[in-house]
Amino acid sequence: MAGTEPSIAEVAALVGNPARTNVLIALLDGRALTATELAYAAGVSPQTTSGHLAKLTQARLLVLAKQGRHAYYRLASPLIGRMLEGIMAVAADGPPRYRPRWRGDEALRTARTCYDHLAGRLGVALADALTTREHVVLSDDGGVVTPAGEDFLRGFGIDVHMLNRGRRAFCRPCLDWSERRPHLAGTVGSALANRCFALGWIAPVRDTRAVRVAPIGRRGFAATFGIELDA
Amino acid sequence: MAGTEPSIAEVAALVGNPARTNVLIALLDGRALTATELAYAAGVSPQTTSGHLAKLTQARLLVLAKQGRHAYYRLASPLIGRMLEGIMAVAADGPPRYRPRWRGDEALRTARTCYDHLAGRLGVALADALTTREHVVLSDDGGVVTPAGEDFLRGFGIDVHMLNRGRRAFCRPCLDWSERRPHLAGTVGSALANRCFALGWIAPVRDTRAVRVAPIGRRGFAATFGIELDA
DNA sequence: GAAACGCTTCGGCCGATCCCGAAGTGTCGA
DNA sequence: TCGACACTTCGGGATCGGCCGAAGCGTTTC
Repeated sequence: MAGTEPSIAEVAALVGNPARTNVLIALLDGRALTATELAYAAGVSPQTTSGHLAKLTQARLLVLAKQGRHAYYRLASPLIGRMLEGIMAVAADGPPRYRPRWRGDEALRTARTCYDHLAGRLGVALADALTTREHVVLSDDGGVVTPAGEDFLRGFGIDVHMLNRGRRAFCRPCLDWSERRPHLAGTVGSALANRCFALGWIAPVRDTRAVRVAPIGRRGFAATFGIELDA
Repeated sequence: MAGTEPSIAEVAALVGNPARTNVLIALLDGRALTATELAYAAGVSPQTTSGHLAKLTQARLLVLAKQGRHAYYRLASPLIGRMLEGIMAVAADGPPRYRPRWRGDEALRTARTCYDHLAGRLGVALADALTTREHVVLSDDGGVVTPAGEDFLRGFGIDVHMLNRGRRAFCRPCLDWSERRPHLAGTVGSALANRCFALGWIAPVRDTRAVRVAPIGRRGFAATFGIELDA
């Protein structure tokens, strides 16, 4: 009744729902996840999750970033994480420290698919390699493949002239939520990912968006793109 | 669904009720309060508060210490306080730091009534003064007034022989929840408090259990008991 | 012993909210 | 333009939890 006090209960009540708790825990490492991914993490239907996400966003616990038809949610501030850790410490009572990351989180950060192209450290490294060699030039919301880039990609097994030039973006940057830097999307990004899969350099990991880099892939990325992935 | 996770939501849900939040905030400074006091702080009826306190105790957020017909509740561990501060930081969002203590809390710590005797720093100091001079001797659950003590108290205006020697405890220690040390209770403690009120040394503060020490009282406590209260 | 007091338990009312099925909006790709 | 997809909004059903009046239990005081 003294101004700030009611909101304390409101915030706690927001956390005090299993589905919302699962959502917050899933976001605890700072990554941004889509509504559908969070619905799976929450263990309830997408509609129900949508309502929860709306409440959490309105209460400034989460922030929403729309990207195409996806809605990426992430924790609004490190304070949220601290609060959750405080609650977990009381709940666990014994182990004050909770798992700071997901199972498989490191794998996701290393390399994963983002829709149909590559993301994570690998995706960002690929974009970096291509841009520093001026094979592609990326702007804020688009990009082009340079003539040298066309040659390079042809040598890699991708004919950019064969790529569908329809309504879908040809080459554009896509903000990587774990690396906070752009990786390569569009048909070029998609073709690049497909080629890497075809070459056996990478393989999908069951039930996740993570991809595993095979030994041959490790050597290939190093030789072709100058990318060194740590073990 | 993974063992410890549900309890996180449970703990948060426990905090996520205005009445319970008020209870926890009232206990935030580590003091122990009675069920009735907490009912007032919570803003709901004593029955409802009793239910809340039972839940909080069962969840190990509070611990209960029964003393006579009173039930003293306090936070089970410093972790609870940390958790609350974390939630408050998120709720306030702007000012990350919350008032760490109650309004009037310092006054309560300085001097207050405990049922009908004195508690707080003043109450503990009085008990200390009387015991170090061996005017009273306190054991774990009882106490006696020495002959020297009878003389001293008579000089102060209290005739211990006139005190009701009925079923009520004559002289006993009472654990002080803010100082964590015993102060003087029983008919002797009550008579001592009444005499201080009668002398005008202390005066009740409206709507609280706090008592204000008058300037004359400050001098009196110093001269009679050797107690120096800081301003 | 009786009355007062503090606290708790019981019973029932009520509102909140959690959830999903169905439908609507906007984007993407062919 | 059309279908697929991601997400949200709408509607209603069922459950849960908060709240208080009344009553019960134990302690304290007279």
